[in-house]
Amino acid sequence: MGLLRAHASVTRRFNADLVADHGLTLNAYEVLLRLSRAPDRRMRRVDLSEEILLTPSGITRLLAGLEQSGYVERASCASDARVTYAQLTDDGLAKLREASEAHVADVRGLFAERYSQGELQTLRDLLERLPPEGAEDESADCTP
Amino acid sequence: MGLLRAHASVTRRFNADLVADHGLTLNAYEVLLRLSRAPDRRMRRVDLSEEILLTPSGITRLLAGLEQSGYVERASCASDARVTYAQLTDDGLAKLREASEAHVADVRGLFAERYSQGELQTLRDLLERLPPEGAEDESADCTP
DNA sequence: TGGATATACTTGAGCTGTCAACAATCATAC
DNA sequence: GTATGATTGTTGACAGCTCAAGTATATCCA
Repeated sequence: MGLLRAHASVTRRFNADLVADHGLTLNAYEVLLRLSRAPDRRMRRVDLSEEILLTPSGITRLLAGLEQSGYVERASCASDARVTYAQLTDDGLAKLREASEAHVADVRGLFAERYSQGELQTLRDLLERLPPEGAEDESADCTP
Repeated sequence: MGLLRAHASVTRRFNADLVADHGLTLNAYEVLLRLSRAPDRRMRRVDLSEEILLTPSGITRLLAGLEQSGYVERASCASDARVTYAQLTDDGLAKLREASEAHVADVRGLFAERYSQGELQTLRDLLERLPPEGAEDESADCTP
């Protein structure tokens, strides 16, 4: 019972404390991170919303902010006029790297301070079993 | 890195899915739970805010809702005029029990389905090391 | 072909929580 | 006693997200 809370707490702190320092929400950070790893550094909004675990409207709004900051751009899909790609800009990539540095350090600090290597691995293994709750469906490519 | 997310996801689902069904936020549920365990079933708002990990204003607003629903009442403290207790009502206790039943079942289901007894213990132990981040300070009694 | 259904995305309204500024009370030191 | 500072709690403005409804495009099938 209480173990959920303990963790929720820490997550919240991460969220606000660390990442807000860079002017990025944790979710914004995740979007940037995801995009940076995606082919051509762009993704459909739907896929993004599934990975970030946000509703489509959440994504729209989140991206609106990132677009205004110049970190992502909109790009249309040739084969499907419904989709609007979110495309990571160079600025966005730069911002990600900058934030990443501090963020990773912070996270690592917090964990390394408390866990051994082996424990971390155990924790990861255990936690990895959880998500399937509501996530399925593969990403659909725009060029069939 | 990714293990935080995995877990944050599940937590969020819990939050919305399970508890919203009973008309209670996860935080509201926690408040009720805390109050039910507190002496005289009441707590100061400050202490509540520390345990729930919410800002004071968050608590004010959360309690406002619970008061309107009749689950908690305000009670003043004889020895310190600044504090307003949050006092769990009988209705509140009933509501808690009702929600608790379903909630505990849901949570248990999710975990039991995926973890053995031992793994659960391991997980708990590991997770328990995290919170100290920002939590300190003991609860101050109102009758010195 | 064309009508029904599904998918991708956006928008308005509202909820939950934060932050900053505030009022009231208490505790302490002179 | 009375000024100073800390503690307790509330409020206004706003951020971030969800839900429900709406638009536009795509897909299927008769």
